[in-house]
Amino acid sequence: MSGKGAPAPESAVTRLSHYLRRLEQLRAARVVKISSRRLGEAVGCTGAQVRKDLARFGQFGRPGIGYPVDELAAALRRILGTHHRWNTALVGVGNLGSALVRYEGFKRRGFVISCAFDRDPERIGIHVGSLAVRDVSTFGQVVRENRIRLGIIAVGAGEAQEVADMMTAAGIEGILNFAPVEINVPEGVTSYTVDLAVSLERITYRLVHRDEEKRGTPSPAP
Amino acid sequence: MSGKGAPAPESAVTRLSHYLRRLEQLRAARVVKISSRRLGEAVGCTGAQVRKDLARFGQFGRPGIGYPVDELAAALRRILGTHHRWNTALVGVGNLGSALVRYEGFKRRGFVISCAFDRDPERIGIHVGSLAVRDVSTFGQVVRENRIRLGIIAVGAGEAQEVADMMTAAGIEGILNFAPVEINVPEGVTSYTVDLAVSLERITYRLVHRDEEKRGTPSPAP
DNA sequence: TGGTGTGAATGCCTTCACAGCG
DNA sequence: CGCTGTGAAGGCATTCACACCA
Repeated sequence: MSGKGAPAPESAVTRLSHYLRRLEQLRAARVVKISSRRLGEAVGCTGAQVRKDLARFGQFGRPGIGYPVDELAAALRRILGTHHRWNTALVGVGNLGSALVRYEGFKRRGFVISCAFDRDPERIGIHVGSLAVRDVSTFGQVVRENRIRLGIIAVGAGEAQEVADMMTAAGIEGILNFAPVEINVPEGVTSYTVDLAVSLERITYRLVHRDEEKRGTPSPAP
Repeated sequence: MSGKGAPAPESAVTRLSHYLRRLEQLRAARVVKISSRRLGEAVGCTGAQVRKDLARFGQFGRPGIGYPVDELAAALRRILGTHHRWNTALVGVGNLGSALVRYEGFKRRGFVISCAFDRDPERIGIHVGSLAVRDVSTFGQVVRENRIRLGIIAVGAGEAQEVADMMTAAGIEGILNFAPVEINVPEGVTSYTVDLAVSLERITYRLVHRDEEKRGTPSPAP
């Protein structure tokens, strides 16, 4: 894999995912090679950026030719760790949780939610897709038996830290958190929080400040 | 609002959201003031970062005292544009779409999904929560009548661009896209893509590379 | 000519450090 | 003494520009 000492910045890792997504589209369209510039255009960055990002991990391109779509996709899957399947445990089978269980986009990228948990007795035992909801008290046992390394938190803000603690105690190494609070995890565990409302606020911020620029005044409530 | 010419970087805007979220928790706990250092700790950055971010928009703190929780929260809501309610139109009432319609986290932050659309005749007319799903062909009309400025895309990758085009044609100014493709929008429209699989890949990247550091070798498939 | 890989340069964000106020 | 606001310094990511290859 020929990595270069320096760790990749978070933004670069995100771009690698985008490159891979684009490469998979190209592969489906039977495209066999692509230049850094066109790959960059498709994901919204420059060609130089693409080359720098990839060069960090090895030599994948050929001067005068470009990058081989298939090989580069395979390399990116190895780099991102998605060249094999990841079994994942989800806690919190409410609206969002059950939608995530049924979400097809995870499977296509190699992520399989292989067990789902809740603490509400009314939910335990019901099926979401083909998956039976289990009692959260069995979490540690199930995770260890199946050697699951990834967890998804889809409970409310109030219970998120508690669930995170339970996950790390059970040996989970990576946590994707959909609760709108920052969670604390021990050294060695990776967590990432997706706050859907924050995503919308990033947009409204731009709208409001675009308006201000145009009109030279803060926007009143409509 | 006393902005300073320079536009806030995306990362700073995201932190503003996090500050606000934390301030609302503090307010619920009847805390009336907070120092930049402790606010930073709660969201994972330094005190200096907090002060720099806030100073960009005005003077909110008092030397020797800290920041007034209530006032700062109100100021951040104005800055982010969430001091008033935002009506939002969602397209694609599948798993994810219907979960988003029912998601409580949006309402709490002032985002109300006030109409939902689909093109599948089997879905049109059904209720999701208290909202009736409408025919997507009525999108433009509904959006204009209700002066809706925000749109959420919850369709598949293949239809996302088409939906985005329809939204901008209808006058939508900001788009939150859950389809795993980058969408192109005209100048003046703000879009932001949330790809759930990418979030997981950020985590697996760290896991794989943490393993490599420890063992000095790439990880084989298990 | 078209394209990669890469040192150098640029620009931006973050951190530092401190004056000044409560 | 504690804490903010801020210029200056530092570090890091992106862009530039070019040697080199097909």
